[in-house]
Amino acid sequence: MSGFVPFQALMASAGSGKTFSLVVRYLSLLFMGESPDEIVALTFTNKAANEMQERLIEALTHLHERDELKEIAALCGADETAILQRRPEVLKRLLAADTKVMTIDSFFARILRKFALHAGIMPNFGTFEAQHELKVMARFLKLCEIEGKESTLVAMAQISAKRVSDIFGLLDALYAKAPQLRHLQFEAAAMAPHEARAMALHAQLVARFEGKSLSDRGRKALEAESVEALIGKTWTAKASLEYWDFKKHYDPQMDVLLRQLQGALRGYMQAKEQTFFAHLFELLDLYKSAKLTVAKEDNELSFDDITALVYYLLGERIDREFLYFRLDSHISHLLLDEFQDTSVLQFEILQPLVEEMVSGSGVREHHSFFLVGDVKQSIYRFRGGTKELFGAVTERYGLTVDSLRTNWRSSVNVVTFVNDTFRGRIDGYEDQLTKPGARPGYVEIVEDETPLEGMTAFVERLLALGAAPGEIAVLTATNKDGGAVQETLNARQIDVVTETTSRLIAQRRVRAVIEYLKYCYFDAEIYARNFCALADIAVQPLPRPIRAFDAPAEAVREVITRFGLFDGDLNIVRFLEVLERFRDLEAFLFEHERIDTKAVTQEREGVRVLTVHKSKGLEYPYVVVLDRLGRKKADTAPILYAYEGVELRTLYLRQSKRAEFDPAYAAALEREAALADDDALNALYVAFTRARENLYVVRKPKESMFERLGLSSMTLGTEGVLAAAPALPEAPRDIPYQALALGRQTEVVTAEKAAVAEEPFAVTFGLAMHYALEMMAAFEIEDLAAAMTAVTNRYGALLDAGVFETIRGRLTRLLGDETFRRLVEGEIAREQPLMYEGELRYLDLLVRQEERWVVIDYKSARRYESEHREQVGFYVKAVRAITEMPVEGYLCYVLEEGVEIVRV
DNA sequence: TTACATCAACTTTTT
DNA sequence: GTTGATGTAA
Repeated sequence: MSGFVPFQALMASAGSGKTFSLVVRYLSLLFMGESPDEIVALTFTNKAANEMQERLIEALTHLHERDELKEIAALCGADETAILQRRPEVLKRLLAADTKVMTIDSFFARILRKFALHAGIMPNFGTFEAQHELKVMARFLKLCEIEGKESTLVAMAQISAKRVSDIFGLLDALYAKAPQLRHLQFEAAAMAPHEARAMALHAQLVARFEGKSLSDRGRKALEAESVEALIGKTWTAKASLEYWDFKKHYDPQMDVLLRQLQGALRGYMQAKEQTFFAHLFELLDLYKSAKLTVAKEDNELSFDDITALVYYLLGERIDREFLYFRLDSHISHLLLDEFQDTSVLQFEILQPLVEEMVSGSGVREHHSFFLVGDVKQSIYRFRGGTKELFGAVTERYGLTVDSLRTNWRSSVNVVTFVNDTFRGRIDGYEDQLTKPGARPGYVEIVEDETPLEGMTAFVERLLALGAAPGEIAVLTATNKDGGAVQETLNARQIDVVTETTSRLIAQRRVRAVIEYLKYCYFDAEIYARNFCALADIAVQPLPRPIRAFDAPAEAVREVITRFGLFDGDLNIVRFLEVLERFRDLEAFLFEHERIDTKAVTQEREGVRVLTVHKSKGLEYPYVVVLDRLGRKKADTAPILYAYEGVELRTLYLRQSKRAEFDPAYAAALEREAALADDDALNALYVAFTRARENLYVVRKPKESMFERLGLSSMTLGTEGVLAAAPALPEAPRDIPYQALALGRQTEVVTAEKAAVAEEPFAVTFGLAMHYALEMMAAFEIEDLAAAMTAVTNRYGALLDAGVFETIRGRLTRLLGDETFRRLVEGEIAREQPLMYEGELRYLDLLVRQEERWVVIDYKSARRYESEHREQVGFYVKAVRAITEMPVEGYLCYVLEEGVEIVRV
């Protein structure tokens, strides 16, 4: 009997085997004969998507010895032998397919590419984390001018005492939520009457103290020249004036006036809010078109743009069924991971698909819908994640709800500690069970006024006990704290791998170059000195070869060479690529603060340091959770969203002191604070559940983020560490040297990534060229003809005949290239699958020569060089670790103008 | 001791 | 913008 439940929701606590369940479900579908093309599995992070993709292949490859086998057999209602028999065929299908295991954002981007023309954009759009704000702002102001809305903008700035750029930020926030705001109505209301009334009441109140011997400070406290000043006074929010210096002259009539005054102030603030929102919504359409126009011009979209456009496509331009029907092949199975982090908007986009799945009224008979999540791990509310969706959706579609109760990750003491800590504190917390045979493990909490020292002590103790640095993770509240941890540990000669995101432009070398550019532009000595300091060179007179209207990249190359700034630091290379985007120096200097390209980490050995948010989905043998080093930042977002379940009910404008006068607002504020608190509590749950063996918590005595958990110094169990793990857990068997045709790199692993970054033509061209190289029996000119035939057969429908000639020409030059010929002398393997540090990759070409290995990666265009270097660098490390022989890596650019081979 | 005003210090998480 | 420390006057 098949145990497959077609419509199922799974509540999966941390460590309860969520990915395992997803993999089992996915593979079971394949074993039941479904095609990978029809299965969509969506996650939230690229990391999770890659992990799932890799786990699928890995589980399938080694199915005979994996726990998944039994489960799959149960779900399929078949016996294990039958499953294993079909394994090669299923694996082949999976590898050949264009699988849709991706992030929800990539999925939307994919939809948009398919239907881009319906949305009025080009399908080869790029994605940009932050858009050209200045450009959008300029366009927006222009539109305001044309539409005669400038006065509205000015009025808003006056009303709210906000800068135009702040208003811009608000428009952007509303833009991201626009579809949910449609039903909201705001009408401008006059504030003047409320204002006049408040001032009149104030005057009456002051009059009551006339001629009384009120103290000077009491009299001063009563003074107020405007409503805003009145709102700022403490006494206006009091329930009665019978207190303090006023007490002596108090009469009950004063409180009557006070109550009326409070009513007037409330009215004033509400009128202000209504007017402000009415104006804001008036400008929202202009803002949308400004954003879209700029996006179209640059052919670059933000994630918000993509979601908004897909939503628009579904709602207005295209019949929903048509859209999902046209999407590559028909989708029959939907798997959603981390459902608690899905936003209402994202779900609304998926809704037609979900409805088709659960109604089963589609073209095919078999449909299924599976969602996995854990509301306890919902920590992305600030990004729109709505954990309430989990309950709402399971209920609406009548899904079977199951929960995974066993923790397969952590030791007994860690599980016990987590249960004891969160039981009764997180709503509906269910105790987790420990796995059979779990080790005892260890938990220690220490209170320390200098948390960094407490943390260091833990790390040093673990290292002394024999833990490998890579097995230790320090979790921090902020990226900044991560930086402090890194410095502290480095000072103690402990290597650190930061996975906190640091921005490219915050890197020392990069900052040096930026200072130099400032020096060129502003001609102030200070920048030259900054440059020398950051570049670690003696202060000296510097030349200024760059003028404002020059493109900065070329000149910067010179500076780098002249001062020897490049010492293998990939960030410098990456920075040069970023510079190429700016047409002149001025444009760069005024926009560089917004460049949020991330820096690359080069270290691979050392203690892991990362934020709690980053750690989600990961696990480490030893985890140290560090209290926040700074203060918690108060929530100051100007707009308050009041939800009822998953419905957005209304908006409030955040106004200081308003809670004192306006109970409805106060309630909304409180609800908001409670939700933010829930998120903070969930973050702690996430942090503690990362630990496999030992968990350490460093709390500070005051303002601790652990305060609400009531933690105090204690230990649980006996401290110890595991025997050192073998250096290479993924033994060489994962890089079999016989030519296994396991699919092609660009298609299996990185197709979506490449498609986002490059134009479709360039991608197809690259694939075709790689394919030709793969098809060549040996690198001899006489093999070229056969390879070209193979390529033409495969890509004939996609590329013109002329393109094949281009490929033939390029390859002819490659085969004649002396350097290349020397490199490929030896035993050759193409498209080698490689498993290293948990990542599955494919090597274009691996050559075994006498005493060394050569890794070659072909490229058909000379772009993204730093990424290419990084990639090949990774391959080299991997092959070196596995073969324990010298390895050389080369980037082989097979270009129109000739062959360029770069040693990495 | 108390309430208020003022000043200085501080200030997330990310596809 | 918020929070904590500080000064001030009753």
